[in-house]
Amino acid sequence: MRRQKLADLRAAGFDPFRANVEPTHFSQDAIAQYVDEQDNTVTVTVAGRLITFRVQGGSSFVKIQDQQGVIQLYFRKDVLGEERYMVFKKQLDLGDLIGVTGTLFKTKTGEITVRVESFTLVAKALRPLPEKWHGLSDAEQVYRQRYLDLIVNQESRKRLMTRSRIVSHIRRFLEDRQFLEVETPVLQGVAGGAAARPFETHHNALGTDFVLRISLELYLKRMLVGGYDRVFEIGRNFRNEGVSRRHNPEFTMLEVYQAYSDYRGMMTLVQDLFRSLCNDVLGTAQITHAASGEVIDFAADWREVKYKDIIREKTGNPDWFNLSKADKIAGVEALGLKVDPKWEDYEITNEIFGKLIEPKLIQPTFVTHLPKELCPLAKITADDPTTIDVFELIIGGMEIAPAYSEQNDPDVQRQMFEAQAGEEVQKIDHDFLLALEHGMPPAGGMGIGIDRLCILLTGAESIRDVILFPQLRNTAG
RNA sequence: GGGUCGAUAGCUCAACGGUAGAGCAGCGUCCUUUUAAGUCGUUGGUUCUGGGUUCGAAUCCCAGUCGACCCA
Repeated sequence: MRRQKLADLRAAGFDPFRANVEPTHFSQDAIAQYVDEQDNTVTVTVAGRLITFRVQGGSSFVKIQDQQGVIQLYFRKDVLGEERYMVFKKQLDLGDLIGVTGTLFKTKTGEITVRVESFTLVAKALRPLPEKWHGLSDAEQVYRQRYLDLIVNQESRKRLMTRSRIVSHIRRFLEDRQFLEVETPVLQGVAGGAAARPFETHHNALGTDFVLRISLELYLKRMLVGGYDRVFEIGRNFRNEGVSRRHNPEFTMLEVYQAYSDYRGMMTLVQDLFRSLCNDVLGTAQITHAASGEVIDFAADWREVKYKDIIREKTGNPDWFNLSKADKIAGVEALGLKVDPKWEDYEITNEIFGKLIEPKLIQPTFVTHLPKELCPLAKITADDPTTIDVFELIIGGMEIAPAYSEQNDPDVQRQMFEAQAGEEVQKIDHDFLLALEHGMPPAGGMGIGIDRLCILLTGAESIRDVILFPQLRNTAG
């Protein structure tokens, strides 16, 4: 039927796919032009997708949707003339893209509406829209055909637009503080800066294998060596691991490095960032955590606690870190967890943190001074050689932002890498160590998982709800 | 990788092992201020795929595909 209408239009000498309009306003901007009590004095041209169609004899109300939202249009036979009115009634379908010019007026129910004087079809929808009332709820179709989800599901539209605003706001926030945005390689010889399995690929002309980056860290630190004292990058990382509500194989990280600062400086920075996001993007500092229903209050003071203290608190044992491995295993099992006896001491303890503590930290919490084994890139704490000068910011039971006082001693860095790599010395980034030998300023660094940040700030339940096109299995054909 | 659940009209969903249905969308009719507009009529199906059981399968069994959730 829709193809027939298209054929009829073409037979009448009009091809919608060759037509265009010049909108003067987006929908909401147009509505704002209306002058109270002065119907039909302001002329606007708006364009968008037809999403409701209510014909009643010689007059009709329809609604179109654009980037800003929805605006109502009023078509009348006596305004348009018999012939054009019939084209409107018979040739247009829900889903078509049209442009109209007309004057603004207020209906008797108070809705500001365009009284259409002329209209143009600029693209014919050959397939019908999903149902208007229930929307599109099939998860697979929502992800694979996100454009349909965006057309019919207002929450998805709003949520994903909020993501754009969050990212844009972060850029402005950092630029205001003299941070420089840089772009570093996605294709790398060694996947450094984190512990994760990379995707592998091959460059034909160079005849060499590459991995896709799993972290931005080591290249941004090279920028510190190069004299860029405040840098950041917002970029895609790739990890060849599980897919879940919290994990997508490609995800967006922000990493920030500030010379002559440290992890405490990052603490201030991240709190300021959240405060300004709440203020300027969300308009509120209280957000309901989807999974627990608890209200997260970003305006309240953020808790700060040392890793060892929170473990001692959970285990009820002030002497936990002096226990033998066997006693630690017994202690962990007493808490209802299973551990592999082959694990290192710190892994056994960290199981308590990961399973019993982190998921319960809903309000913003800085956990500081983590065991040094958990990260080889940070400075050792001056008065405790078993921990590092770092924090892990936990909100909503998720790791949102780790930050370090960055290790800038090339010899200590080399030892840490070697200890971590074990047999796999080929995985050490020697070029990075060479850079450190030229002198990297002391610095604070921080990473924020943008996807998780968006989950948190939009109250979403899954990472797939804040990524436009989340990864799914390929379908045959 | 393991477990649980799911896939039926364009969309949202029904249907005891016994004629595949509704609402919206579509098509036709009436209607010049509607708000999920209303009215009367009407079209529409590889029931995810492939096997099996049965007189008879959307329904039961097996295998596969895709997805969701939980676990690793």
